[in-house]
Amino acid sequence: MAGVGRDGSQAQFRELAANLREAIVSGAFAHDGRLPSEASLAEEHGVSRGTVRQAMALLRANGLVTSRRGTRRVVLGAARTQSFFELLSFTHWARSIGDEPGGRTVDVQHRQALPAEYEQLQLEPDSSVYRVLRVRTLSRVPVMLERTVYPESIGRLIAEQPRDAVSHTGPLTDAGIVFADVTHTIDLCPADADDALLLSCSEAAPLLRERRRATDPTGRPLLSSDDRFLPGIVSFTVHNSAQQTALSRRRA
Amino acid sequence: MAGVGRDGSQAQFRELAANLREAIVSGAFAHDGRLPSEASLAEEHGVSRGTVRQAMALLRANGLVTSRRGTRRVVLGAARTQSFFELLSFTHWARSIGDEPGGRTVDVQHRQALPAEYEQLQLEPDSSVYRVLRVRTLSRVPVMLERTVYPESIGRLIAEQPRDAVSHTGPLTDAGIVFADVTHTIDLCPADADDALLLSCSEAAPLLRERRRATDPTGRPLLSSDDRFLPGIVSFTVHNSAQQTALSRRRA
DNA sequence: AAGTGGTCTAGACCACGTG
DNA sequence: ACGTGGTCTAGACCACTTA
Repeated sequence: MAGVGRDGSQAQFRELAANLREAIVSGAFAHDGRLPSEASLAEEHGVSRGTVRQAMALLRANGLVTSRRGTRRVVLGAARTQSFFELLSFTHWARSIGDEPGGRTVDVQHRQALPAEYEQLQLEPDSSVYRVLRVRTLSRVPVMLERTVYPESIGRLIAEQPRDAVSHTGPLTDAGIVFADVTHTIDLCPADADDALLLSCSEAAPLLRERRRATDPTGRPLLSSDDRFLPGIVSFTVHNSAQQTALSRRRA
Repeated sequence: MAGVGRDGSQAQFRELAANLREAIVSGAFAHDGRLPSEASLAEEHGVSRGTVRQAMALLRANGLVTSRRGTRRVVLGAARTQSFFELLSFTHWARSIGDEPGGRTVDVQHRQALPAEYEQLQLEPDSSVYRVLRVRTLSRVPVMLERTVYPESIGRLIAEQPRDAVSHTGPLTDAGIVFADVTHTIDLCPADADDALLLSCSEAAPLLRERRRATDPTGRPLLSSDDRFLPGIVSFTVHNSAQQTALSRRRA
């Protein structure tokens, strides 16, 4: 994990950010909605101003505070941003909202990659990939269909998992696979015949689609996935400040 | 705009980031996909390492590069991240993709705020708000329905606009209104009777919904909007690294 | 005029990856 | 052993807000 030492200690600025987040959520600055100055926070926590600013950058990116020259930072709200893993993994997400995640593997294929697949995974055209189709449940109710494509080396580990394994990211991280970056693309798509059958909806019913592409710290693609949610199960929230943009809107 | 001096000059790290982005997109590092070291970039551009790192943080947040201790940064791809305004404003977005935006105001109301409205806009319970309903077009074809609620002071400016005004954000920024932060929430919703009529779709047809809430640099809410797109018009893309998360997934 | 955040510098030490 | 990025420090100057 980033910023974590061998002993498991967090970087100072992460710890400071976590403390401030907790203080904000608990309403510690509710009287005027303003944070203490950087200088006073630095002194109070025994760190330099640079460290305070790193912590603030995290809070800003997460939409908790805004800032401008000349005045103290202002609390925007107690936006509940999730960890990297709660976004990457259905299992982590379900647990974070206090629900019970489930998974059932419907199909595993080990085939030569299609053009779209070897391009997404940056493989040679004749590479083979694993395709895994899973039904994901919340409280035993099917809510999402997950079609994931893995490169050979990763897929081999997945194929070993039992069909009722809840998490697939878990075994991967246990095997030393490190997820570093993910790109999520969100749109709407109609259910195809398989979707309809496995999610118990009618064909052409609208689904919320989240396509994910994950890479490891070296930039190597680890997986490419097409996840389709029944309506009313999830929504996605993004914070976006004039300082920094990470979301983009594309013509579909 | 953030980081822009009175003379219009950019901060050094923004200019550096822009240069590097251009170099990446044009394939300058395609031979091995690795960036020069921070130290060499600092020397080459005549800045300190700290400034180089600020530029890198931007590229990282935009999903262009990944990084880890011990090795040089790796190019992930030429992700096309959009400016703050291309995300905030339908008009800016349409122009950025080379399409022709249009707008037609269908209804303007000046009423006492409903509970959900004064809460979103952080107003007193007896405040009045403006509600504006607009049909947005791409190449004269209706693609989106925009329901925006403005606090009194902002709504007054909007109500003065002609019904066929293309942009509403433009007049606001011209009037000195500064947008600093926006929260976008994306999900799926069925068309209601009004949606169906104005977008020429059937009632209960699936729409991609983007709810926006914008604030100025002081944290004051400027608008709250519910935008509904016909399927196939837009998709949303978010980059998410282990270092930093700005997207969250919620139970709908 | 005083206080605040935004930018930039120069230097230090550390953890990690590679040879 | 060496180079790399990650973290932290101490200080400086500036732009902006507020009084």
